[in-house]
Amino acid sequence: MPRAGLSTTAVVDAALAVVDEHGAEALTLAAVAQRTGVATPSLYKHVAGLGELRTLLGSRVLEDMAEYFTRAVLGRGGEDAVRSLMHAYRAYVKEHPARYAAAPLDPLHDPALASAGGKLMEVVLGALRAYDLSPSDTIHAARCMRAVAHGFASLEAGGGFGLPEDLDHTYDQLIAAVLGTLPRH
Amino acid sequence: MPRAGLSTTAVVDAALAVVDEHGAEALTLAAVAQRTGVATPSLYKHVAGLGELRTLLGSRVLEDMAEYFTRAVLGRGGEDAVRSLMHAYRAYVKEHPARYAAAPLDPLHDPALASAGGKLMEVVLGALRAYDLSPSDTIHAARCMRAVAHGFASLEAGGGFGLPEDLDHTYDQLIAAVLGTLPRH
DNA sequence: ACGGTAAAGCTAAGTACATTAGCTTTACGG
DNA sequence: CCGTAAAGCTAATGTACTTAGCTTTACCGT
Repeated sequence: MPRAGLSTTAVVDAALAVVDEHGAEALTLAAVAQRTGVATPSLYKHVAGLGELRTLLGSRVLEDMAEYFTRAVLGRGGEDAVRSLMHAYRAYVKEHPARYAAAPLDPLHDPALASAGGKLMEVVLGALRAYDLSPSDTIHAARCMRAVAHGFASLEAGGGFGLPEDLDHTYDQLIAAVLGTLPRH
Repeated sequence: MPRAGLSTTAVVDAALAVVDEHGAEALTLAAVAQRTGVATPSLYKHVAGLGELRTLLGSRVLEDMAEYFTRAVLGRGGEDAVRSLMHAYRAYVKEHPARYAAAPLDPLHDPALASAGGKLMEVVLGALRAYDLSPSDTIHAARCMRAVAHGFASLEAGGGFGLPEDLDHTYDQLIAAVLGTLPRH
């Protein structure tokens, strides 16, 4: 019996693929084992259990989001950066809805997720840098952006907008509302 | 062996209690059966399975929300109604976080949930009535309110705001942003 | 080249849950 | 007071997570 050559990273890779293809609820050790060509208990050599796998996957997704958002904001500042970040957030969720659903909402509370969560927060704070807000005002502004982006994107991904009105228009209106709370620029 | 006198309603009642006490993930037929003093398979006499129980519970929560929001908006109009509704949304989620997590995001897509979902939407539309918006603008405004309220409240309930800045202040800022997109009043 | 060893894999077994099948008993209506 | 439909039960099956303990591979040092 030849060896599969698995690793923790490879297991998380497989988990990500399972989630992308079949949804966040479909993440089971059995599915990951099948995809990696290994018996279920063998996964325990690389991962402590389903709980840890979820955490690792969450961390992976947060890193992926941070990278994606960084690309969107790079070379932009002020209103341009805020707009671009808001659009990137929505686009990410639309491209990878299941993956997003696997991302934790409270990364800062778990040491295993704090690093990835911190990167994400830095991107948001960076997008607000040009406004020269006080530290506290920056936090409030970042929260507003996240609440709006998360709220809209998760509703959109969850099929929460049943009516046929144009969703781009609604989101533009929301972005304008957020920009309205920021100083002129 | 005396009879338990169960009914579909009583089963949903028990499910709601289980969720309130132990979280949305803890909703299992086994837990509901124990709480109602019945063997697990007996629940199938009142409910088609775990899936249907989830739907019924979701419907129940939506009705509860609609009633709660109606109380908050009653006798108010315009900005006052919008503010009150936004605060009620947040308060509901804070009071019953697990229950809210059990509510579906897309009630209009499921015939079994459309009635409860419709009531909820009517409350929101009613809060906007005084603005005399076009039907389409009303939809966009209602979506903005929901996205903001849902985004903020689910992040708050999920522990998503790690920093110590005042959350009431952030939410006031968000409400002001939403009100800013509506005509003067 | 080769032997020892740690890691990577396996099977077997235990727990929990959802679900189906089929039986028993209750409670109620005629 | 009996017949029957509904409400409950036990038993059994399938899936998933997890632990225990065994086997084998692959590599490292000599």
